[in-house]
Amino acid sequence: MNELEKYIQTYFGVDKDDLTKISSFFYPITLKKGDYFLKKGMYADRLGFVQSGILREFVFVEDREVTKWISTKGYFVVDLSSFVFQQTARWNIQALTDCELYVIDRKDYQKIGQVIPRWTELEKLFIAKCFTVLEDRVLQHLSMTAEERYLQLFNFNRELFNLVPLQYLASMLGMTPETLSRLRKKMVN
Amino acid sequence: MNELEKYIQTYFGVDKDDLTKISSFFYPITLKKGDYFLKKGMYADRLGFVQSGILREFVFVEDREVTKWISTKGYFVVDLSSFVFQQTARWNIQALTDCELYVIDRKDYQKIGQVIPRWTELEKLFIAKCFTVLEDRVLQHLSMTAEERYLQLFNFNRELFNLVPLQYLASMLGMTPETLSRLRKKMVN
DNA sequence: TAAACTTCTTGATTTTTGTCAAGAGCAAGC
DNA sequence: GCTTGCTCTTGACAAAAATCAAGAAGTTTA
Repeated sequence: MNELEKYIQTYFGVDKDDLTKISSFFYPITLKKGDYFLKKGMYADRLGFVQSGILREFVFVEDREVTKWISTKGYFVVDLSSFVFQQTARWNIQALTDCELYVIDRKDYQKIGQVIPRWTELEKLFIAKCFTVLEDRVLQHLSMTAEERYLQLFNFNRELFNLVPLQYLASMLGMTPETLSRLRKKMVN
Repeated sequence: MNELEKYIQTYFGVDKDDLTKISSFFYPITLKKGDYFLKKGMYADRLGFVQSGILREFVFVEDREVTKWISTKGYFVVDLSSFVFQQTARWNIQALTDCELYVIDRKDYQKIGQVIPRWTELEKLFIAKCFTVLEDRVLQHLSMTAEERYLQLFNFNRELFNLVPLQYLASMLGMTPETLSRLRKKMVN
């Protein structure tokens, strides 16, 4: 059983037979560092599962890049609004390192519901879970200082700081690279 | 056709027969100013639709109230994580004014799927839409100053500033009441 | 109506965070 | 090995926002 199947089993509680059916829709691709999985303005016609490597979701706001999320092994990468509503993508998704992804095309994704009747329900639960994660994130910005947000991420996912250029983490945390640099220094001392 | 039915028709595209079936599950309640629709730590066993009045969703963070959202006419009020996953509620939902709500109990809500086969799909789409709204909100905090966030809300929903104590709007915008007060003064001049 | 609250504003000050500029450290490619 | 970028850090300073304290304005309650 590969990582994708493990993940789907863990989060969706699908049994082995169905797992095989689902994962057979996926196919592997690789991305080189710097490649785009999705560009803002395009249509997200596929969903990716990160087998290895790191990607970041970002957008330009007045010529400045704002990173919304960093995806590592075990994450799905997609622009949900584009994939679900067939609108143009709001986010760029770019490989920060060479990546291996398992990818499913939108038209195949829609077949899953025919294979697994409960799929729409599982999707709903998954998206609801994602919603609560974003709720927490909003709350963090409403109630925490830059320092507290940094500490929270650092304690939750320490290795990220060794894998990802700090400027992107700073942006994801809602602060400048300089501020992050100073917070890190402060914590060491 | 009442407000609830109009809303469901607009956002879910359900036809008239089904609409009547769905809305028959709802029953009206009233809340007095200050009453709680939901308290953190309880289980959200019902979903409300705001017919009139204003409610706010908030939580205490270190003895300080943090307001996540203000719900007015036409909004659903619920703690999604509690309603969907039957966990304890993460948010308090309190009436800021006397309110009229249409409410559906969780066990009745689950019957909608039997009446309308496509319901789970519609739910999924609705939650996905809510997800994108939160995505925007996170982006606002990553890329905008307090002043810009204030202006955005003010331009989007001006009347809110006449209906809701400003301290709650300040909290929802991620700033102190003093800062909001000064921004408002600055804009008038 | 007066007292008691609550809410909002204002001023003074401090803290936090951003901006700008320079340079250090490193890695990739020629 | 040497250049060329890229990333990160640091310092000086500016701007933004928070805190603290006081008081004004408006509402509710007795």
